[in-house]
Amino acid sequence: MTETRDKLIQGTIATLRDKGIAGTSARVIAAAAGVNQALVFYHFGSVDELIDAACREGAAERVAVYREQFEKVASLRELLALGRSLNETERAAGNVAVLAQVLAGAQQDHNLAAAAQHALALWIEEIETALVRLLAGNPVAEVVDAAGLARGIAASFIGIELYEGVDPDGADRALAALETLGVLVEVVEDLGPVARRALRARLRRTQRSSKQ
Amino acid sequence: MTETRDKLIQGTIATLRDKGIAGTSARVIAAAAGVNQALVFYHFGSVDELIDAACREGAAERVAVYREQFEKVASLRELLALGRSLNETERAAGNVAVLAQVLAGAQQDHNLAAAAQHALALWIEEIETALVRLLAGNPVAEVVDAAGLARGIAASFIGIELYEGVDPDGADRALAALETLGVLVEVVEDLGPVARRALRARLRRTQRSSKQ
DNA sequence: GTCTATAGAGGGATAGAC
DNA sequence: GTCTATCCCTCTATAGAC
Repeated sequence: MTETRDKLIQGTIATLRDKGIAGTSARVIAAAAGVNQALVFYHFGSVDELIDAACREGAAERVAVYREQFEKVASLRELLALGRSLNETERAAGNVAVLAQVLAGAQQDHNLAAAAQHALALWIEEIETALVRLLAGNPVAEVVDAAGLARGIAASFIGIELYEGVDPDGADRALAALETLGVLVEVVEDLGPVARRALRARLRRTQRSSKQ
Repeated sequence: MTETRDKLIQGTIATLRDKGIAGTSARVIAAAAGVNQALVFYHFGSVDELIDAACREGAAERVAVYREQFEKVASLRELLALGRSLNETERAAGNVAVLAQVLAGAQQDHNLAAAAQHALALWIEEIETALVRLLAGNPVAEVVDAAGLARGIAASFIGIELYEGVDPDGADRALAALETLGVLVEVVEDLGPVARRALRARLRRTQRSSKQ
């Protein structure tokens, strides 16, 4: 039955969020889902495969909710604002925590690694598409790798989510500071050709010194 | 005996690195350390307390190695370069992975949370001290919270470390892109008063739009 | 300080009744 | 598809010999 399958997926998300990857087991998931423990293996074969499915389906569902908003974003400032409100909502729902826990478990498990990469790729694609669109014409676009930046932003959100668990106030300040840094990209745009020249000169120096 | 204690600490670091927080148990740690399993409880009381000790001592030891280099750094560019080489070395030694795994476990465990916060605080303090020194006189310093930025940098390194486990190539590109972004701070410095004015104008706009 | 042995809980997974 | 019952494993932690 598809209803049981769905209960197990939701139970897995709740368990990963509340008990972490170390506390996620077939028995605990089944209890959270309100179904019999043996059904985990009947429907998914193993706990790992259930986590895999929950991770993929959970991310796909949430990304779909935000796709429209990503498409509407008209400036880097708006993208940062969307990132912040998205992070707050998803954090409250526990979806960032799930990603972080699966990512932690993925370091030692190939199946979880594939699931985590797939789920993150959905978010990264949205960020990257928006970045490419918004950085068009900005001097920064000529020197920065949009795909790398999108991955860096996604990974940083995960890191800050984990840090929030041990220092909520510090995590808020971290988000605010990185947001301020993002505004620098717009400042460079405001300054046009002047900034473009300075940026190129700086980057030449940086690349030279890091190549040796 | 202090030798057994030390073996257990090293065994814990190796286990967290190789098997993750979900695969770290008294038995596995003892096997890695080459000592009897019961000694975990004799010396540390519980597995959690051993992880706590390993996390704190491991971080203190590694931060001490880098303190001198942090103090020598003379520009933001050099700080970024140090961050990159530090991340490569520590990643290879597994120390970033240990922090990431403890941080993942810390979301559900108050003792681990305290240990993770303490260990991270050591790194954050070094970064923050260097940032305050290097940003002196930079227009960015007037608008950015150095403490928040230091926390954001540390958390981002953790996030990218976890991402590296599922997409090594993407993680490299992420680091490179964030490094390029850091260079923007120097560009703003190069541009002096012009950039200062543009930055202030931008930030006023950003703060207005995010307050509502 | 170090060992063996073990209690008692919880884990993954399966067999077989319904 | 769902259930109970169960196997066998690993886990934390302790008792007690050495």
